[in-house]
Amino acid sequence: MHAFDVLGDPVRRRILELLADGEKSAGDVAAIIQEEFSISQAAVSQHLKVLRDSGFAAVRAEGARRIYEVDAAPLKDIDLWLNRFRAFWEPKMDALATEIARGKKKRRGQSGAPPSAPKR
Amino acid sequence: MHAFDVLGDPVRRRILELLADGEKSAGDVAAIIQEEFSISQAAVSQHLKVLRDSGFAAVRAEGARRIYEVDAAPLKDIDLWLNRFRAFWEPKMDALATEIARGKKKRRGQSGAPPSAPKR
DNA sequence: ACTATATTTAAGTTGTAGCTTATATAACTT
DNA sequence: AAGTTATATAAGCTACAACTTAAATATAGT
Repeated sequence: MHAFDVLGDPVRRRILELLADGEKSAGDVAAIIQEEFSISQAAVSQHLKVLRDSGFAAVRAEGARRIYEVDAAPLKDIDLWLNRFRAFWEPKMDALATEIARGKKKRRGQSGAPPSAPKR
Repeated sequence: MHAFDVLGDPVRRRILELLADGEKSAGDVAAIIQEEFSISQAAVSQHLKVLRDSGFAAVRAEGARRIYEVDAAPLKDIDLWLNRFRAFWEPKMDALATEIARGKKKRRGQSGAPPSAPKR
């Protein structure tokens, strides 16, 4: 299932929002989602499975509980895909600001100067 | 149809990518998409309708042709939604860099100094 | 060991997104 | 005005995502 399909579902988006505020057990998530969307606990579990399988969420066992947390990798991919459209709504950002913004720098050099000396 | 649902379809994502390189007529889009996905002209037209209705694309008539172009508003919304997750993969960006990055500044002042004088 | 709690998985149903073919609409060409 | 080109819409089909209820699995408490 493609990342965008995963986010196409409002329940899954909401679950991710909940997890963004901190890891939660499947039961805690289910309680909130059932309250908000009036769906069964099994349905929530199925959504959690989709999030697991698509890489949006990671789980660990803690006794009988399953603790879920956000895994941002696919979200980052989406952000990357959006890059080609950024110019449409962030028209005048210069290259350096973009670099800082996108956090692409490896920061190998010691100053802000480019790796090879500029040609004057 | 929610923005993420719209982007859930690979054909529609591809159409947006094509339009990102510059406006195109429905026919030009259809030609490329039919080639790449082996679907009918009608199917492409239906996808274009979805993109129109959901605000991802704008159209204008030019004789018998319909010229499509990207409308970034919903893409921007998605970018905004992603904000709450950015910390997960852009951990160490400071506040100023974030501001610059996100292009939120109105730039009313004349210098880089904050609107009210700092308290020493 | 037994019962309760936490969670997932299985099986079945249903609404709808995305397709197809056929047709409608509108603008150009001759 | 008749034919061609460009595009959209209508109607119908089909696969599948999202749900349900029921059952399975696993840990914890008594």
